[in-house]
Amino acid sequence: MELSDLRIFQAVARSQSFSKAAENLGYVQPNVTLRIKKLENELKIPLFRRTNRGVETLPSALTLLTYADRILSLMDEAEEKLTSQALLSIGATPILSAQLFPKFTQGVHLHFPLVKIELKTDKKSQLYLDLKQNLLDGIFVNERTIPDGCISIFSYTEKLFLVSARSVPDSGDEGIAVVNKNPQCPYRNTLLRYLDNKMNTVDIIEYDTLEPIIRSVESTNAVTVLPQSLVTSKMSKVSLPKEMNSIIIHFVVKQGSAKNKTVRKIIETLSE
DNA sequence: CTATTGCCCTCTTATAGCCA
DNA sequence: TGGCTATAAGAGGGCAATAG
Repeated sequence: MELSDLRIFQAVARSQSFSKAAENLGYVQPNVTLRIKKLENELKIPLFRRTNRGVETLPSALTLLTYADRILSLMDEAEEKLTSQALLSIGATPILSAQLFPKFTQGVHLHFPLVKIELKTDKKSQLYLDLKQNLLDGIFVNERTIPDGCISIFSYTEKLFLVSARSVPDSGDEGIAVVNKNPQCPYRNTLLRYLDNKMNTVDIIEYDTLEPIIRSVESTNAVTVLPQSLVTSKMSKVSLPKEMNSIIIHFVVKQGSAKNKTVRKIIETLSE
């Protein structure tokens, strides 16, 4: 006897009909008929009396139903408990992490207060590798097309701005641009494209992390490109040309597999 | 270790039969 | 005739055994 047998049995006992039980469970009627027949053979006792208006529960079915209700409700309870204590492993590039992680954590905790979230920051190529090896449950990436074997379960557009210090006067074409070292960083690439279009001569300083980029912009005449959410009160922002003023961020998971049922449930909730 | 094969199980569609 | 269950046949996926 398996749990799915009990679920089918419970549905038949409740609805007093193979057809209605099938409809409720998303099966077709012959399948329910066969599964009940198999269960009766296995238990060596008839559970239902068939009529041409449905089925009637026999005393044996009423006995089994009390156990089925208890077993299935315990299963549901266990699943609920485990869901609330899951560990979600998320990956993102350093800059995307700083920008998205607080918001993402808040969103998850709204639905699953006990879920633990761990964040890995790395290069995009390494994040995809980890995702494929099931070391991560999902990754935040800036992408035009999602690679085979992965799916984007939600995405949003982030507005980008050219930012500089509010208190430092504009020094004209001569200046410093601060960017992330990672050649895959979307903000770095947008800034370089912008400067290239403008044919500006600037010194480019590269940093590993977001913090020194922000500090440089706030306190020197350096410029950079940042998303709206990272622009601070010490910065002034300028709109970028239409073709480069936004990027799309996807939350990508490996197709057809989440580490377990629990993580899958969280991901399904997030994608709604 | 990997690919192939065969078996079993669960599911479906199509259809037969029963009876109020 | 409509609403129901029963049966047959076949598709598809999982899994263990086997061959290379």
